[in-house]
Amino acid sequence: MSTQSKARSRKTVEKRKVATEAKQQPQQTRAQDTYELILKTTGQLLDEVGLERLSTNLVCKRAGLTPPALYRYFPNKYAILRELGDRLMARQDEAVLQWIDEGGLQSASHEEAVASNVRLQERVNDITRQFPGNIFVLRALRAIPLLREVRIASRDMVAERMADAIAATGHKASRERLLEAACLTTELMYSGMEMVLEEPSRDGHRICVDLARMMVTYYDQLES
Amino acid sequence: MSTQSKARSRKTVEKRKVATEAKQQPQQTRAQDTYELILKTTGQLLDEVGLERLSTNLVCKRAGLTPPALYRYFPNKYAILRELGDRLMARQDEAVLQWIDEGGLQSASHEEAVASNVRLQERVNDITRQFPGNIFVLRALRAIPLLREVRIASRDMVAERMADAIAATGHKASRERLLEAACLTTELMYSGMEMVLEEPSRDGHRICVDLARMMVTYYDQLES
DNA sequence: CTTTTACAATAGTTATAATTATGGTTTTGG
DNA sequence: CCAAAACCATAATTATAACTATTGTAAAAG
Repeated sequence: MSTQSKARSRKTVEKRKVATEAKQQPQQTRAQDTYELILKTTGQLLDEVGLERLSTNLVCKRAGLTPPALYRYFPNKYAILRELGDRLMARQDEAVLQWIDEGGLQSASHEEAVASNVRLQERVNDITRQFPGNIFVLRALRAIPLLREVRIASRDMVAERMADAIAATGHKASRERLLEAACLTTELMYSGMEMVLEEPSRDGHRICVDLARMMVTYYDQLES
Repeated sequence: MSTQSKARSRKTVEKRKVATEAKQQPQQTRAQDTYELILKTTGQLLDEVGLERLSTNLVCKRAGLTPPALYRYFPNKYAILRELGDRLMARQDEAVLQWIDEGGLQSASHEEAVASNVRLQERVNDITRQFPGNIFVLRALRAIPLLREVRIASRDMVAERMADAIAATGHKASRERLLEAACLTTELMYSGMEMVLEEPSRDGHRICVDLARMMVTYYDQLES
């Protein structure tokens, strides 16, 4: 078979199909365990070998599964990463929305607003630390196009809610302007989080406080 | 050969050697052309197929070279990416340091300081746009451990210079505090840049202005 | 208890990326 | 212009990741 394996010539760079939709949802409890095991093992392996050297075969070997068992639920490794990314973003979103609903944006004083914002940031940081591999999931959310969409969608949704909530406090800026601003600050919050998680030698609390001050002041001064 | 190919069993996950040191510097002009061609082709391919699907074979094919020609200068694809990352960071650093030297941090008024900062950001953005593939290089600088080091080193160096320059203006905060602050703002500047470059649909200028205001105000209010 | 569906393993195939031994060609220094 | 060094191509090998056809087993429905 190796004789004609070189005979194929392609004119241009082909796209490989990359559909990350889950093939099938596990229905029995045994299967649900397998599904969760795949996700957990992937997270652990991310911490050990990183994004580049992660492969479905490696996940199978470590999880004590065989490829077909994995491929029943995930069509490729990006599908696993996507599920991890979805879950992480969902948990973060939930925390932010809950914070908004609990009046996180309705502080009386400047100092109280800063403190409230710091609490939110540290809450989100904690959530991210909870599951192994999440630091690498964050990287994947930036580096892999399919996961970028998840990240952007999540960020924009959160920003919209924030803009609504700030508008409801009677802020002078237009809704459109508030949305831009919320988008930017949300992005900066993510950046700060990555800095805190990726560089544990730095003073994470200090970073959160500084960021919070910056953002609160920014909204205070926001016009038009 | 396929009979015993499965007979090997590894106890643990092995590390592959990943030394990105350039094997040899090109000495003749023809070789320098080849070296540059590899870098340029890699940049173009990054724009076309992305980080994940980039391979040395693909670079060779597109550049009209053969693998040994590439492997003379680069031991693997990370070495190419690292060179691209080094160059990008070096150009960005140069722009920032030049801005500092030209008094970018010594503005008289708040508004002038903001305008000056905006000019810097847009300068850096332009530099990054100049070479194909740089958006993906930025992603690689976050996602690939070896390139992370380059990014962090560059950021910390720039932050030190900024801290020095701000201290020289007679800022009340301690040198240590200024360094922390410079580190954070530099990181945020990078984030803003990535946002501008990755999402062209957004108003890049607005993002730069908002970021500049945030940062200038932040330094104005920085204490202890 | 039997049938049906869901589940997972055996044992591979295929595709592609990484890498190199060898030998010929161009350039440069003497 | 000749020898030595630098350079690059031919033509592969090796390694590994992605993926699956088939078959057997466990669980749920009846």
